[in-house]
Amino acid sequence: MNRYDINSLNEQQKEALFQTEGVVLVTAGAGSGKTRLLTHRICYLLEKGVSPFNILAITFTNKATNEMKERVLQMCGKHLWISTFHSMCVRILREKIDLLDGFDKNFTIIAEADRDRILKDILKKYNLDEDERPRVIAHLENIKNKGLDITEYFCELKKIEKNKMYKFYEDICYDYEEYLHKNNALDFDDLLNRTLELFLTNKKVLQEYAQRFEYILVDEFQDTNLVQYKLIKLLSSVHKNLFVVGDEDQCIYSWRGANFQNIFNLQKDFKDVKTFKLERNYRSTKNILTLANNVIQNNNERMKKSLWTEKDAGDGPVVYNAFDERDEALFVSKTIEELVSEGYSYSDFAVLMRINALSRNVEEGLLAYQIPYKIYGGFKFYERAEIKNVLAYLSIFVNPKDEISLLKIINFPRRGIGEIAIKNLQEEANDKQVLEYLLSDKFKFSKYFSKLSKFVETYKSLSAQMNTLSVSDFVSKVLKEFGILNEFVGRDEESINRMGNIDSLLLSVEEYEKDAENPSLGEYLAQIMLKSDSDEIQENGFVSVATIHAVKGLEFKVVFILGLEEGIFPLARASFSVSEMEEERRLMYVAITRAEEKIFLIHASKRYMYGKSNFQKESRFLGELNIVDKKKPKIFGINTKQASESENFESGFEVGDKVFHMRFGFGQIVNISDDGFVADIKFENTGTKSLMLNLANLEKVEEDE
DNA sequence: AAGGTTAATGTTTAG
DNA sequence: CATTAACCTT
Repeated sequence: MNRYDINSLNEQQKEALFQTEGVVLVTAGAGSGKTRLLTHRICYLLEKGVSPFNILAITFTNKATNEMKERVLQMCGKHLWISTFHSMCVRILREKIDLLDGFDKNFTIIAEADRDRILKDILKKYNLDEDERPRVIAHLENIKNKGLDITEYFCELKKIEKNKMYKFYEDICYDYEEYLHKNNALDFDDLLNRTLELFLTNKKVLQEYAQRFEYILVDEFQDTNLVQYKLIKLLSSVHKNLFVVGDEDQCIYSWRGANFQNIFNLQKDFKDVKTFKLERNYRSTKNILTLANNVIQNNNERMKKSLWTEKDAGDGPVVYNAFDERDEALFVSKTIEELVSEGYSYSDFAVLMRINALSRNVEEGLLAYQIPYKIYGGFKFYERAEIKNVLAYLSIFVNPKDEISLLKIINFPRRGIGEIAIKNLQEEANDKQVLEYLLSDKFKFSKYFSKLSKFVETYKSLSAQMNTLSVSDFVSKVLKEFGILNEFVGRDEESINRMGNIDSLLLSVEEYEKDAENPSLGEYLAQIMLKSDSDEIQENGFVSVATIHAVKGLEFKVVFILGLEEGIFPLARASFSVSEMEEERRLMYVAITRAEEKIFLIHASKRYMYGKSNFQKESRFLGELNIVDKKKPKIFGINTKQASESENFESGFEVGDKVFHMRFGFGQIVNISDDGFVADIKFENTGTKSLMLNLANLEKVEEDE
């Protein structure tokens, strides 16, 4: 499957592959084998004698990076520079950021939560209301996504509209930048922007990289923002061998600055761009592709293209009108169970939704049916409280200027340093960073000395050992000597959970150490900040429950799309904007094209959300799919004919009956609902479950004593 | 400074 | 409903 074999490519793919020189744009529909093309092209270049050192491949997610690395290694046994934009920039900055005034290579990468906290403090300084923050963030993101100058940006805005807040926003943006600078810290956007700045201000550095990368390949080009586009342009300025693959129909990150117009800009900025179109789909059945084509043709902002396949028609889509969210979950669970009994594996399933909030209901259903699942999207590893604290401890060793981290842990474990103490310490430190002050002789005369002397001593002693110990040994020592571990010890479930998180942190350090060429704590911290829980999506033996954003680039045999209701998918706010509605539609297109064999489209008539039960209108997208041959679901949730007629059900079971269930094993009925449908059954090994007697496959067990 | 109680508030989210 | 920030009490 992953062997290098150019003949396994189709004609269009081959043409694109052989066009190694110059700027090449491949518009590749979903499932048209673009990863295959990319990996083959890399191997082809290597075979032609290009050194792996001179190739750069950029992907959108860590998962795609890992996969491509693995495939290239498998196919041609070579390691090369394959990474996401962000990790590429980290790598460049860790080598060269010294050239930017005030920064050094031990910079801290700060998360969004940190940014929010910093902005909160700044807003307070200006006596501005908390709810100004989203507006400031919007401006800040706008500036950073486009790589603009703060002053110029607001200048332009003021020309269009008079708003006296702009002056404040401008000052706040500058304060924020200054704060990060003082802390030797970069946020995610800065990683890209500072690299761009580096290239623009240091021609020699740019030259070094542009000279090196003879061939550059970029995947998911439609989701690049302007800064990323500029970076690519600069990096390919010497050799001008740029190969980009994209599909404007799959641009689903424009709310974050992604601009699929970059596809068209490319044709303007480089003359003589060779373009190729891949429309043959290798992933899905005809029926599924028809749905995808039908829905996306409602968008105007796109180039016309239409996917086709030589695969069979396959199963038609199943539309299920669930009674409510519980019914939806039940339908999903039962369908999965049925299909598993037919031979599907759990990892063949994706349960997709527009918003994370829907995952909880499905979770309950899957849990009840004992279907192994993993939820992706939402939470990041470093966002867990314990992890955050430990990482903050580590960070102040790597980057002593990192006051954001210091303040996070200065009172953890408790040292009697509260808000006021912190303020005083900052004052005492004068214009120094607090940690620098704590380490100075002057601090001995502070009234906080007694409270913090042990902390300072431990810091000094560990700091001296940092370079002699391995990264993992150092981390263990930090955990122990600052008394962090003691904080997490306990017998309750929460403590056990926390310890588990700490364990997985240690494990990730060890894993990093094993793979890294030159392991260092600084590099470890940088890469952990770029990790997300979606990196390991589609794990063997588990159903993937995820947002559509999280499954970009993946494929599943069976796909469920939940919550196909107006207000959820498409989101309510999209109704006011044509471009946002088109993005929702692209999202729908992405969701459908994940499916290889079967697709289930579900909308509930009633949905409980945010503490309220609402009647839901079915999504406009369902209509746009133009389903001719409506297939009735074979399986129902609770919304069966019997159930909706609300007659009583005669199951033949009674309270006290011993029963056997295929999955849950032996159990005893402890209660049956008045209408006879639902039985609470206490299973020997798996606890009490509520099952529908008309549907659950229960056997009566006779007692033989 | 810590812990408990009340009130507010619900776009998506990679790196 | 469930989470989280803000507030209040000790």
